[in-house]
Amino acid sequence: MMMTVSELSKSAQVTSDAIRHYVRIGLLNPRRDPHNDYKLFNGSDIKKVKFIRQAKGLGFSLNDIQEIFRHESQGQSPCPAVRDIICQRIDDNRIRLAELNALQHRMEEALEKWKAMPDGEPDGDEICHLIETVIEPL
Amino acid sequence: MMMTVSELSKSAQVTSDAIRHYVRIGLLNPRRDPHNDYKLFNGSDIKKVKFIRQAKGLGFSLNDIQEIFRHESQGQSPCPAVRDIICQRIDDNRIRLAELNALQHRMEEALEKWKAMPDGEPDGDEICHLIETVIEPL
DNA sequence: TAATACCCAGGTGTCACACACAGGTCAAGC
DNA sequence: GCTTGACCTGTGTGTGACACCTGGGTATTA
Repeated sequence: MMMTVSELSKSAQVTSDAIRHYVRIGLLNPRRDPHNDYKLFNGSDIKKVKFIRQAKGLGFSLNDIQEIFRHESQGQSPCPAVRDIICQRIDDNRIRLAELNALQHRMEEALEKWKAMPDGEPDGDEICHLIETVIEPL
Repeated sequence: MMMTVSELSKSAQVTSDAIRHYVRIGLLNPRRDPHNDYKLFNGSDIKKVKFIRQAKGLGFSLNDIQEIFRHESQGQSPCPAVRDIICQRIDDNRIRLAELNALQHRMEEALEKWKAMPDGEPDGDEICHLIETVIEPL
């Protein structure tokens, strides 16, 4: 019934380091073997880890998941918080996507522009004329 | 001629923390005021910081910029490396964009599906049925 | 000379782990 | 009983680019 880090990691399809990480931040709270201080997990920890991966895949952070677990351990439904959090993550992600798209455009434009430019040699004035000739509103 | 952290930060339009960070990782190497150990920068440090911001805006990491500075300090043109690095960053970013787009779709689909579902109450079996009913290929 | 406003250096926190390290465990073989 | 080897353990540190904090120093003003 009780299992070690590597056994849990195999059952739940994650690395041992991920399991250890979840313990460190308090997402999992295994007992310890008094003989060798090994972490000892039970069956409900498998469910927890699978839930963590599922939630992570949906865009929840480990902090978000902590909060979900807190609701649950206090007998409250986490569902309202879950709805709120995912709206926030969707908004966050929209911003990130816009930023990364803009970056991609800047990079591709620069690369295109540089095709027609020669390499420069150090002259003690410029560091890299390729980069320095790009005009940006930053 | 010599200036402190906050003076450089104003000249180069960045925060003092960013300047201190660049010093910590070795991008800037200020002298120290023997009287109070304050960092002391010179005019070329302004150019360096502006170059850093420019390069960062183009997708170069601080490590990339370190490497560019190394080329320069060895009298080599950094331009060939710059071309290589930006191609790599463009590829990296394409992958990130695809991942974030997929995530955005998953989040929006989940939110949509949840609109028709009620909140659940803790039953000791599920943690959050909203999350657990989403089927994902992870 | 004291109060005020501002500045400094260096330490820690962020996020989700991966990696490194020194040592422990366990089955097989002699 | 003992050794070898494969595998595992817990904990500490590194990653990126800073922001924030702490305890103190400085400079201006009254």
